[in-house]
Amino acid sequence: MAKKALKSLGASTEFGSATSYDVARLAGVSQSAVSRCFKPTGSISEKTRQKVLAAADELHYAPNAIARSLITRRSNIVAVLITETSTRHTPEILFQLNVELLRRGLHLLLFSITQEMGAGDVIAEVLRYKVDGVIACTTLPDAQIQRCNHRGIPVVLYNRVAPNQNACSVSCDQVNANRDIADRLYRGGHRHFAFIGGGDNAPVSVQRQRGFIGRLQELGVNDVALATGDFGYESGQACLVELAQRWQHLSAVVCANDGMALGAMDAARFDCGLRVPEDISIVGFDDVSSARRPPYQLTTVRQPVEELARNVVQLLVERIDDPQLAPRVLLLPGKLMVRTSARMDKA
Amino acid sequence: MAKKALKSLGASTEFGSATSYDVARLAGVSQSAVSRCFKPTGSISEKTRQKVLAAADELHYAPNAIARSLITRRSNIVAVLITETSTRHTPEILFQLNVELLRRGLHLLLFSITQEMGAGDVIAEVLRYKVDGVIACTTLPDAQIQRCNHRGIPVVLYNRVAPNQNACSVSCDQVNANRDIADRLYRGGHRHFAFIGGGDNAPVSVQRQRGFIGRLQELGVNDVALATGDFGYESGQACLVELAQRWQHLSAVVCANDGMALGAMDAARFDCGLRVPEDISIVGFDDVSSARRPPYQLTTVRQPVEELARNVVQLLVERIDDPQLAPRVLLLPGKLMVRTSARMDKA
DNA sequence: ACCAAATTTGCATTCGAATGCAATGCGCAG
DNA sequence: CTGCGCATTGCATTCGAATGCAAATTTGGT
Repeated sequence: MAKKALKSLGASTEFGSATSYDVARLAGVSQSAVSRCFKPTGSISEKTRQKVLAAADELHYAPNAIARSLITRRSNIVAVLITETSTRHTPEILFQLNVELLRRGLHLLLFSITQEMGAGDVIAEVLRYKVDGVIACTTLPDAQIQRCNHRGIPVVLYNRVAPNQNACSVSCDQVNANRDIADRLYRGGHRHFAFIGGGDNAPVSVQRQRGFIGRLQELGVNDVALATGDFGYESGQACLVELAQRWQHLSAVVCANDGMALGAMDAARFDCGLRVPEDISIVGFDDVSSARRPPYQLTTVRQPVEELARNVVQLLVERIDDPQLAPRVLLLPGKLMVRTSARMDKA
Repeated sequence: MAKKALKSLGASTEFGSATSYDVARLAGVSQSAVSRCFKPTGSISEKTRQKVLAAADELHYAPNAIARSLITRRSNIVAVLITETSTRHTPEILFQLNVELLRRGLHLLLFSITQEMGAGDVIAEVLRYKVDGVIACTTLPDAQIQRCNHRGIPVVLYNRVAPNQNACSVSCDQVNANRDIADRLYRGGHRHFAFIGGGDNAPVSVQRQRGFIGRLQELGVNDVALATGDFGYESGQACLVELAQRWQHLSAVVCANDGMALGAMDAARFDCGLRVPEDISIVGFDDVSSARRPPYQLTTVRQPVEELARNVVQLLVERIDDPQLAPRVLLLPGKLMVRTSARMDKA
């Protein structure tokens, strides 16, 4: 005890901030009183609260979040997992998630999954930081989801669905969005279709493809040309050139994302001498900013990013508060932005 | 002490992970031994290390980073401050920073400065989390920088320079990049210039403008038309229309960023019926992905994002290791991407 | 004014890991 | 076989705040 008094001598003038003990000494109360002052439900008289707050103010004191979390077992930190590509699709998702988290007093610890640091390594780090929850903006192997669940850490997936439904997920309803596109293109008179995917194990691509092709089959269109890119502009260009060479009657091309759609559009115009949409219709997904520019006017699907972020955080918080809650899967409708890159039924 | 033994009964089967005590008991050693096992310089015999690692493995133990940071006074967490716009310019900077940080065993805690949460509130939160350092991808008031310094927390600014040089900074050399552009446009025969800025208190805009206009003045060109947007595409459009109406001979327009340059380009072509670059030359800054697309082929300056991120982290780490180090200001050259949107001297 | 009930307060312990210091063990030379 | 010295090990304390419990204080009723 003597030590406590000693070590806090002049603490406020040194580097490193004041502790609750310093404030307590200055205010002439116990450390517990200080602690209770900064807890909403703490039981303190108005008089002491004033004394403590004054002292805290003088010493520029604010409770050490790290120390607090040690005993409360709540770090108020949420891990967000991204990959390089997951940022490209919707760069604003990170910002939106962070705003929603901060609103609820939560903080965002960012983890990037890369070549040199795989999902397993990242989850190991995540666990070391005792985060309250995990938001994955990328594919997360089931084993890693389980690893979190086993530690009682809820996981919410963004635009991904967990194989065995042992994690919440919030996604844009890509299947139905692309079913709708199939419908409209068909009603617009198209009969020869192609889909440019972004890699066979990319869930977003798979879903978008399933919606589009599934609906076409229901409409009696069975052979749809396929090409596979990597979500990048250049791959979109290459795929379109290839498709155009192999399929003469091609009239509508749906791409797994805008990046490839823009590439396809430029390739159609500049490399194949095709007019868009007179000779060929092109549709994308995401509604990136250049999609709406005059040179492109790309018909595409806008994801409700703000709403998605809000729901991701909402679901996560619910499960942090009650870990027993059954995982929920949320699907939010995308908004079709009808522009001029495709001949289709506008209704 | 009796309690310790009691509380760890069967800990590994419950929620919440095993502690160093659990591992110690299983391995038949003291908690200190476990701790030393996970510290590179810890002094342990090979035999004990094996026992401990085996036990740790069985219990899926990894040291609690939060608890550790309490005593080591190193959280290995770095705060990164962004605003909505700072993500728009170069969305990949966050990813790059995170990769560089993770490489050095540091973690990225993200903070967004918004309307409802100003710089002061954000820094207060940052301080509560006892971060080891701060990276600001946004303007940070001097008072807030001081607040960090006072606590011994180094600050590195990205593409911003601190007023009184009490923080490190790493920036793309925007002044010289735009001086070069002025030079080349002048040598390319242009004599009537305009600059579209992104707001008078946006440092990036100010710097880019200073470089461009400063060099023109040295070349004897004194009246440069000015317009001010907000970095957004639409504002670029509007500014160009306005400039084109007021200045007949206008032949070269330099924009504070690509977003506005693309807007200006589309406005020139689609709204004013001007050919680019025959009638008017347009130059941007940032080299966003659409800048290099066929419809635009925008001449612009690419920031060396990876290198910037690497240096930001490098400088930060240096100052974390030695807080006494004098702040350094680093300027990295941008790379002029000469495309076809501007008639200029290519040399 | 006095006592019981309700509110405030302080004490001591806790979270999980790191570390200075003292104690133990080990190897090796004589 | 003894003793010296170095490498390991364990003990006890520390980081900063939260909290159960008991003590002290205030409040209210009579």
